[in-house]
Amino acid sequence: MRIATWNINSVTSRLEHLLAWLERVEPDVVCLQELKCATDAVPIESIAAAGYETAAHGNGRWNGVAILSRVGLADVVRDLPAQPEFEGVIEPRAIGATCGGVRVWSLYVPNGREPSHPHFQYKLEWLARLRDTAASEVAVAGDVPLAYLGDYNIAPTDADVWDISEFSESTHVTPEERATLTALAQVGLVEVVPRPLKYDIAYTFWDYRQLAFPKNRGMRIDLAYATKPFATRVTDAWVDRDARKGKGTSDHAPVVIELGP
DNA sequence: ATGCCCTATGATATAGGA
Repeated sequence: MRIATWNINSVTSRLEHLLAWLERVEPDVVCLQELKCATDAVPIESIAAAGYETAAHGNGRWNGVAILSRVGLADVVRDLPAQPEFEGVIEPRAIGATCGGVRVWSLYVPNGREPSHPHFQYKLEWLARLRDTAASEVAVAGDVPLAYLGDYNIAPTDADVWDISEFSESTHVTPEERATLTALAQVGLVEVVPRPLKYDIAYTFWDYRQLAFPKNRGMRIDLAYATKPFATRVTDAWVDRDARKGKGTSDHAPVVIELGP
């Protein structure tokens, strides 16, 4: 089974890219983030014509997550239990479903903006509630493979950004953020790390500005944390860097994980 | 070649992204 996660940066604006990518890569399950449209506006008919069911959770201009599957889509849950609000709103940043016997979550972790911004505390709180969710789900998952995939907006190590010296005042690399990943691992999850490219880290994001992609000024911030029953089935994991090339692409590339039987 | 920001919105600017 082939499972992917991709911050698509507007599912409506990216529809043709998405459909072509589904045909080329043939994933069984796709976790999408940053739909940037309301649930009703997600182009589920076009996605269905490509062979995929869709469970979406969006609310318009920002955020929005979905799970696409061609191997069944059951027990859909929207939002984390006790998911924190930002400015009075529980934002659409999490959706879970069971697809082909595997439980997956598609997550869009808050950005944080600046370390001193209230959004940063929101990010840490959100990740703490993710940890709580994972702790209770791992405890009852048994042999069912379970994974939390998505845009974590955290680079796990200094090597996961193109130049750590550029991040001295930035989010995504702070000890507080990285501690939330450690906490997530401590409930019984391991990170499924995509294999490196021949010449570099498998980054998953490159800014649109300042030739970041051609210069490979990237960040590895789209991550997958998995239980042992999931991780032991992983036969390969890679970043589909080709999806970032050319005009009109998302600024993120998909992470693709191959599960054996 | 991988190429000089992008998206959605009460839009002719603005917020957010990371």
